[in-house]
Amino acid sequence: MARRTGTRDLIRERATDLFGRWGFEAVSLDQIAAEVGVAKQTVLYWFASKDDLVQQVLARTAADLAVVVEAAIRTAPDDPLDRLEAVVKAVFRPAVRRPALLGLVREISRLPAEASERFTDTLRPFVDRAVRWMEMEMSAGRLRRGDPSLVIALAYATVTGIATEPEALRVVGWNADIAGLRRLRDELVTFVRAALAP
Amino acid sequence: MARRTGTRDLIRERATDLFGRWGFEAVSLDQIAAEVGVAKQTVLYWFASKDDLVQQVLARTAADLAVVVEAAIRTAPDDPLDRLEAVVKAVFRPAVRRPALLGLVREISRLPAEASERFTDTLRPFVDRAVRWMEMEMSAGRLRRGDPSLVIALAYATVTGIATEPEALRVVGWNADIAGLRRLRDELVTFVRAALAP
DNA sequence: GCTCTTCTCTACCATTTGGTAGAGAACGGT
DNA sequence: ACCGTTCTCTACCAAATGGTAGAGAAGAGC
Repeated sequence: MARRTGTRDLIRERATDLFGRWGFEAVSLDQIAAEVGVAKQTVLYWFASKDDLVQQVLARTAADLAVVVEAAIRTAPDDPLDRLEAVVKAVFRPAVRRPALLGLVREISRLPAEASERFTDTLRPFVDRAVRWMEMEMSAGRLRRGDPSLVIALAYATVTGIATEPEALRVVGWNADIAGLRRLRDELVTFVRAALAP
Repeated sequence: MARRTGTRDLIRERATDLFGRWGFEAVSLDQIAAEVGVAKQTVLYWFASKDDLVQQVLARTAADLAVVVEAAIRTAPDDPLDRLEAVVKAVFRPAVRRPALLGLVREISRLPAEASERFTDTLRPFVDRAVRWMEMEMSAGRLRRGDPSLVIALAYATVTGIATEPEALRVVGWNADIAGLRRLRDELVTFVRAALAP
């Protein structure tokens, strides 16, 4: 019988949503199995352990994010501010389509250092590239001078902050739905443009 | 014998840090008790249940945060951009000194709606005040026009993002030491000023 | 000293957790 | 028809979870 990887994918996808919504610790294998419609032991057949499942969910998420960023960079316009806007929007897009992904990001700091580093290592090449690019544009006078690392750190902190505090942000009448994420994304774009214009 | 509330406070404080670091679900009563140095049942003597403890931890955190914001508003200078800078710095400081407090906030979305609303209700008056103030300054042409709610949401998300993800920010070569925090805070202030100048 | 309240403990419990053992069903290849 | 691999199941298990029962220590007030 051919390997029916459909079950495996289904488990990973459902687990991604559950982990994002409730957190790794709060979701049991029984819950995941019930959600998929199989027995718990089927989950443990496809994934060696819960930790293994967590790791694979994160790896897939990081890989997907890397693909999105890569595509955005490749097709982005040349003007620095337009380019920044395109990348910011690209990073937001998967989150807008599937808010549970934002919940996953918030879980990363709760993992053993080794596991969280595996996630950030996936992003490091992009960060390094972005820093070099910004330094170049700043030297050319096409972006306001500043420390590229700090600018990127701020942007990253902002995105993860949004991911981390959807309920708290509700206090300002903001909703973590599609429209709300879109509005916040546009405001962030406006901020970045105003702050980095030369 | 007088009520020895010291134990109660100690349990609440230690639980605050543990919940903030690992999440409500991930921390057991045994862990909390071990951290405090008492038996698990002592925790259950002071707090009716784990849910009760969670609720009290959140209530105290919301109250403390309200005090900080109140003080910052009262002593801030009058010029809009200076005022924003002062408040951002004031909120930034305790948030960074005790990240667990903000880790707590990230747990709110995982609580029953009733419990999370009790938290945000504490902050709502301040947010409403800030929104009205920004609208006034925008009308007076002393701040760039925009949606005050979104600006506040963005700033709040950024500050909490910094406090909750210091390890992840290392991906851009940033360090969570005093100097690093100061640099990031100053970059944030620069951002806010540039983005909101009329 | 006695007693009441306040406080912390040991002992225990039902449930749930992640995980194992191994039987048996469902196909493809021959 | 048969076999071997792939896949999912029932039946368990040890450990940890939140929580209960109730004994006993330790002041405060008399």
